[in-house]
Amino acid sequence: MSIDLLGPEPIYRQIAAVIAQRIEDGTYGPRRAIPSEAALCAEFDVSRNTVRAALRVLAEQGLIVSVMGRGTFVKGDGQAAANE
Amino acid sequence: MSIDLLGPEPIYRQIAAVIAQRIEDGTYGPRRAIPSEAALCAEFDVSRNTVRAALRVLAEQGLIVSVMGRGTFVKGDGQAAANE
DNA sequence: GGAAATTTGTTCGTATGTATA
DNA sequence: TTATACATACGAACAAATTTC
Repeated sequence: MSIDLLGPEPIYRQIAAVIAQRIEDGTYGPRRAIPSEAALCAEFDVSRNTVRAALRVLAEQGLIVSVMGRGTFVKGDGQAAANE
Repeated sequence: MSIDLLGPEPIYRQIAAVIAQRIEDGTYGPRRAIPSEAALCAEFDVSRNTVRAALRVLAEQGLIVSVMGRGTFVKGDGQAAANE
C-alpha cells in the first residue's frame, strides 16, 4: 500500500488502489467525504494533478463522487451520496 | 480534412492544417478561444502532446496564442488577442 | 450580508520516459 | 540519430461553488 515511485505501475493508479482499499475496509465510510485533494497531495507527496488522476479512476469505477466546493464523497451502495 | 493515420504527413501537421482551415473559414473567429487541448485530444483521438505539437505549429505561424489557465486564442489581425 | 478561506473544475506550461519508424 | 506519438508527472493560474468567520 505504500507508493512505489519506480516500477511499472503509475503513481496515480497506486494511489487509486490505496484509496479504494480504504473505502473497502471502511476507513472512508459510505456517504462520507474523503480527504481533500490538497490533503491527499500532502499525504502522498504528489501533485494535485496526480491526485486528481487517481480520483478520476475511482469516479469512473463509480466508487466516489466529487462536488465542486464541497468535497469528494464515497458512494454509498444505496446511491444518493453527498446529498446531506 | 480528416486525419490520415497512415501516409507521410505527420498527424500533428494534419491537425494543424484542419485548425488553420477553421480559422480561415471563420469556424474559429478572431480573438475567440479555440477548443481546449483536452477537447481537441478527444475530437482527433490523439494525445495531448500531439495536439500541442499542432498548436505549436500554428503559434509559430502567428495564427494563435495560448495563455496558461485561460485557453488558446485566434489572433485577430488587429493583434492584441486574448486580452478580454 | 459580506469577505475570506476552502475545495473542486478547467486549462495551459514543462519535463521525462517509452515505443516505433 | 532523429522525428513522431503516447503516457505519466509536476507547476501554475484562474474560475466556480461552497463553507467559514
